[in-house]
Order: sequence, then C-alpha cells, then structure tokens
Amino acid sequence: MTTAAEISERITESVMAQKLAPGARLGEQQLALLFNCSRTMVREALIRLAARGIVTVSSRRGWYVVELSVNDAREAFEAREVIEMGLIRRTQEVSKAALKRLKNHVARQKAAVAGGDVGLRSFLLADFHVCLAECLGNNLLAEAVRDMTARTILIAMLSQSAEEAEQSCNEHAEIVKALENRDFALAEKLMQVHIGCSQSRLNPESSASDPLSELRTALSPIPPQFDRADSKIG
Amino acid sequence: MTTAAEISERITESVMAQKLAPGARLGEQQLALLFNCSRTMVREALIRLAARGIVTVSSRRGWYVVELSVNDAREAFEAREVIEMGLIRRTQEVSKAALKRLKNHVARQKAAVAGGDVGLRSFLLADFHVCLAECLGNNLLAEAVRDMTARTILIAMLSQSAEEAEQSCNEHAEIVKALENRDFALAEKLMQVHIGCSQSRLNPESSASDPLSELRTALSPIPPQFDRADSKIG
DNA sequence: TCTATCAATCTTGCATACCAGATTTGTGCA
DNA sequence: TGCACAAATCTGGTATGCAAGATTGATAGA
Repeated sequence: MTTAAEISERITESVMAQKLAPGARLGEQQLALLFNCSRTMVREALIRLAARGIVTVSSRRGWYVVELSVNDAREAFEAREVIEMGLIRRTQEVSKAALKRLKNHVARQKAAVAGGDVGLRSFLLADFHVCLAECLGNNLLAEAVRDMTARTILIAMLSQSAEEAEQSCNEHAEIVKALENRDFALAEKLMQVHIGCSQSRLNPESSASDPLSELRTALSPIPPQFDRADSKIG
Repeated sequence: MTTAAEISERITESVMAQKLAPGARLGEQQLALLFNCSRTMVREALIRLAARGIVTVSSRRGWYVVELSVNDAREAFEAREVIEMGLIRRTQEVSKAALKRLKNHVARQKAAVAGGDVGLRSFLLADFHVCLAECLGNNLLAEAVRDMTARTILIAMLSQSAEEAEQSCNEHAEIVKALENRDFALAEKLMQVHIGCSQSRLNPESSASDPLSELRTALSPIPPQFDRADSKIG
C-alpha cells in the first residue's frame, strides 16, 4: 500500500521531471491500481495537489495535470522572481553547511546533465531552487517555490535541450559562487537573469491557449524528405 | 448541505477574524454536524487546509488549528515581507480601477475599526494584503499571501487593541496613497515597516511554546478588587 | 449517407460502514 | 489514599458501495 503523501510526492516529482505533461490524465482508479491502494488514498493525494495548483479536477470527467493560461504563466514566473530574488536580497550570510549542500547539489546537476538522464536532469535543475530557498532559511517559502517551479515547468514543457540544461546548471553554479563570495547583489541579479531566461525561452503559442496543440503537433505536415507516402506498397 | 470549498473558506475566514485560536480543535463529526454534511466533505476541506498550512492532523487524535513555533513565525513574517515588498518593488503602475478598489477596502476597514466588530476588523485588516496582491496583478501570490497572513494572525493572536487596529488601518491608507502617487519606493518601505510592526508586537512568550498557556491565563490570579472569595455566602 | 437519439460504459461525487489507535474513565488492589 | 491496569468510548483511517453526470458508440430514421 502507499500513503497519500507518497502518491502526491511521486506525482509532483514526475511533473518536475517532465514525465507528466500538462493535461495528462490522472484517473483515480488507474492510480489506485498503480499504487496498490484504494481510491480514497488517491483522492486525498489529488486533493492536496489541487490545493497546490498542480492538478485540477473536471467534475465527473477526471483529474488532469494543470494546463496554464498565458496569464497563469506570467504570474508563476513573476512569483518565482519575487520570492527567490527577495530571499537573496535579505540574506546577510550563508552558513558553511548550506554552501556545502548547494555545491553538492550543483555537482549532482552536472552529473545528471552529463549522464543524459533527462528526467533526473529536469528534476534536479528545478529542485535546486527549492534547495536554495531552504538554505536561505525559509522552508515555508521553499514549499511555495516548489509548487511555483512545478508550474513553470508545466509551461516550459517544450523540453529543454542538452545545451540549455548545461547553461542552466552553470548559472546555478555562478549563483552559488556569488553567495559564497557574499556578493548578494550579484547573486540576486544572476537569479533574475536566470529566471528571465527560462521565461523568455517560452513558445508564445503556448499549449494551454490552444486545446488542439497536441493534435496539431502530432498531425503537423511531414517534411517531404520524410514523407513515406510515395513509398507505399501498391 | 455544504461543499468542501465552502467549509475550508469559512474556516480560513474564521482564522483571519481571530475567531479560531491556534490549537482549536476541529472535530470531523462536529463540523459535519455543524455544516450538515458527511465527514467525507469535512475531511476534504481539512485536507485542503492542511496543504495550505492552516490546520494539522494528529493521527487518530484530531484536527487542530496550527500552533506555530517561533521559527515558523519568523518564516511567515519573512515570507510576507519578501512577497509583498517584492510585488510593490516591481510595480510600475497601478490601474485606476485597482486604486479605487484599494481605497474602498481601506474605507471598509475604517468603518469596521470604528464600528467595533473585532472579527470583521481583524479579517479586513488581513484581507487588505490579499487584495493588494490581487491589485498588483498576481493572483497566485495573492493566494500565498492569504495563507501566510492567516499564519501570522495565528501568532499575533494576543489580540490587537483598538488603537493598534486604527494604526494598522492608517498605515494601509498611507500605502495606498503612496501607490497612487507612484512613489513605489515609499510604498515598499511603508510595507516593510508595517509588517515589521505587527511582528515586533509579538509576545515572545508565545502560546505555542507553552502548552499550558491557555490554562495559565484562565487560572491566573484574580486582582483583589475583583476577587469574590470574601463575598461568598457561608 | 448523414444525423439525431438512445443506451452502455466510464468516471468521479458522496455517504456510510467498519477498523484501529488514543484517550479517558472506572475499578480493584496494595 | 494512591496507583496501576483494564474496559469503554471517542476519534480519525480506510475501504467500499451506490448514485449521477459525461462520454462514447450503436442504431434507426430521414
């Protein structure tokens, strides 16, 4: 059996690892089967996630990973900027232990980027921001950052290239370095640029604003060189 | 019957109105009776509130309004400072409609302070901060502010005097005035002072750190002039 | 052949029943 | 009189069952 806390954690992590796309269906019965528990537990987990803005329920139709509007997207990025920059701004010193933890985290990110595990890479790059908030001494805001980061991932879903991931990781390393040097103004600025970058990478034709986008992508015209139409047997 | 959303809203509002003290018991059966619904609905509401940090559950003992540790208190105030100051800082203009709404809100606060309805007063003074976040264009952060403000109220529970309420209200008015004058730097500073004030008013001997505080207060020695001991019949 | 209507099925909504741990109360012994 | 142990009760934990809305597929009529 699995507890509601475990289920919601697994779902959150999957979203952060980009293993659950916006709009993905989360059937109560299917999850109950998957986690070997009753629908009650699944519902509890989903209700929690709904309160955190990760999933929504459509009455008697089903539960789905949220699909954000362009305004939702703006708010999520703005929220992250406000919180993460604000936290850095009011920081006066970062403990040795915290710095060590952050460096370790960046190292794990590097390894994941090099290793090529896209899920782990995506998760760690997002989790860094949660870790940073914790290291800056505010678990309450760290939880908020977790939810909002998950939301921004659900927008930027047009998956990150390996190069972009590496750049993200480097930016994280620079932020940690600035913190270590007690150059908090620089760290704040770097964070602003860092968050701004991921936001600007967005495809303005967001999937949320276009309910047909999935089909549209799947059924988009095939470039001639890959068109098998004239190679069919007949 | 009542929906889970209504129940959780009512509980949140009661906390903001200081009608539910930290540690208050929220029995599933009692709430079900009160709201004329099943325990299922009540549980759903409580689970949501738990995810938002307003209530906690102690296994097989019951649900309670959260009692914050001193560190929780620090984090909640810090979170509000970061979010509310950050939102103001990045504001470049406030729409006419938003200003009107804010002024109207302040007017209602004034009326409540004058009217003497302590519950309404407390609720409105807290709700102003939520309203402000909405007016500054971020509903996501507004929801976060709602939860964190509720938490700070649960610390500052040593109820505000009428004078303090009036001062709070005046500070709100000044913030709105600064926004109207587009003096956002001033507004930010005023907000910092405003939040700092409510924090500094805290009794360091918080009820959360003293499980006996309720009894202690209830059974505290009675001043001689009110002592009825020597007027007893016998 | 196309469309409209109806039935079968799938999915959540909600209540209830039963279980198990925690607490309190009562009782008997030292 | 005080303490320890046991039973009764209270409370949430979890599963299940049934109701009802939504969707899909089938069928019949135009």
